[in-house]
Amino acid sequence: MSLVKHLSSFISISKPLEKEITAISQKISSLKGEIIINVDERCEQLFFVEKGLLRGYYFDEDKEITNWFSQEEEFATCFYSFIAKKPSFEIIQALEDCELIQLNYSSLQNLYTKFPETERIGRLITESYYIKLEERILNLQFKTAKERYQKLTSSKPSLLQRASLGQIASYLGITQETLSRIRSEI
Amino acid sequence: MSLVKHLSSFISISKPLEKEITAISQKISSLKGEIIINVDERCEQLFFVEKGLLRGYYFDEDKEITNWFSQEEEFATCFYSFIAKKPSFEIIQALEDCELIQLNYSSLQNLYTKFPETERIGRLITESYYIKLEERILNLQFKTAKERYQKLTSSKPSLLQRASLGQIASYLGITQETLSRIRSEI
DNA sequence: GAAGCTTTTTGACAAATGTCAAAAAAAGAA
DNA sequence: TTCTTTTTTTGACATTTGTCAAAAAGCTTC
Repeated sequence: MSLVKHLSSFISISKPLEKEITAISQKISSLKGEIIINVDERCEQLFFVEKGLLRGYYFDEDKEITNWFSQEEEFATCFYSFIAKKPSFEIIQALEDCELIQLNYSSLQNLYTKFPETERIGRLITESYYIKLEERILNLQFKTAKERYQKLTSSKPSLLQRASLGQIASYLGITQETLSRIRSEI
Repeated sequence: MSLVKHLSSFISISKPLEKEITAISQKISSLKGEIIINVDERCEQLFFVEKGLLRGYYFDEDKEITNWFSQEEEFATCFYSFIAKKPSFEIIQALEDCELIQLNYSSLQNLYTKFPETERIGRLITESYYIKLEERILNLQFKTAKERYQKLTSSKPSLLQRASLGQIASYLGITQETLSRIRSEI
């Protein structure tokens, strides 16, 4: 689904706005495995995944920890870096060949100013992502490894085929050995 | 600090807007221990803590789990309930005598429409709260109980005096016995 | 299809954290 | 104060999950 179409599910998009969004956004393709944003770079792009799968991860003492996945019709960015204009602690990698739409930080800010109605979209989208994070916290707080895995199984079943065991395990906050054992006993 | 003053750190607030905000917001007081929003109620209020401390918590099989604390100059609401207009799974309780400013969901939506510049404030605030949640996830994902406690000690030292051990423990995703042991060995 | 990677599984054991119960300490109420 | 209730600490033990190492399985690439 295109970005404009996705956005129009939040608020109706006028023709001039649609034109502007198209004008300031770039389509890019990434190959499987490609690093799109590296650690210590400032992430100045907001990505919208048209096709494919991205993940954000970081290193904690040589251990790779996956922080998020973004699949079709989801946004992706190093949120902290993007918003706070600081170097990113995380790395964005394409886990599949991807078609992405890229929006630059400054063009997005200009868009907000030029088309104030987009502020609302920005707010609504941020709110919806906030709710997702909150749910993840509830899981990490007191659910067992197995429960967290089962929850993921039902909420994002396709992810289990598309990301590796190790990536999924660290996303759930467990080791891959533990996840492997959980999976074998179900 | 007043709400208007707090908001003006995000964006300059015009006189008419200030008036409007004052008009639609109500000051309320809550006594220590008071339940402000109960489970299964729809939470239609956004609170701004002028003085005191609130917590949001929920029950997971008879176990009380604290989900967040909000202290001076922070907002509080049952986010999911407020945004999705669904019954709340969490309970808001005053942990101290509080002075709160209360904004109704529908007046807030009207405010967004009447003063479009407030959309930006809404977005910026949501973004900043998103970043905080993200940081919490990083801690819950792979930090040990001790590391999480130490992080809280440095980021919100006053909380340790103001909330009970059990409340802090569940917020960190550990049992109070474990937290008690961590605390005694430091 | 063999050789060389990478990912997943398995095993043995260690460490962290949870559970349950009871004692001690602190806070509140009468 | 004294009594009562709540919170915190401590102990013994169970459970979950992690760690390290090696084997097995699955992919690539020539």
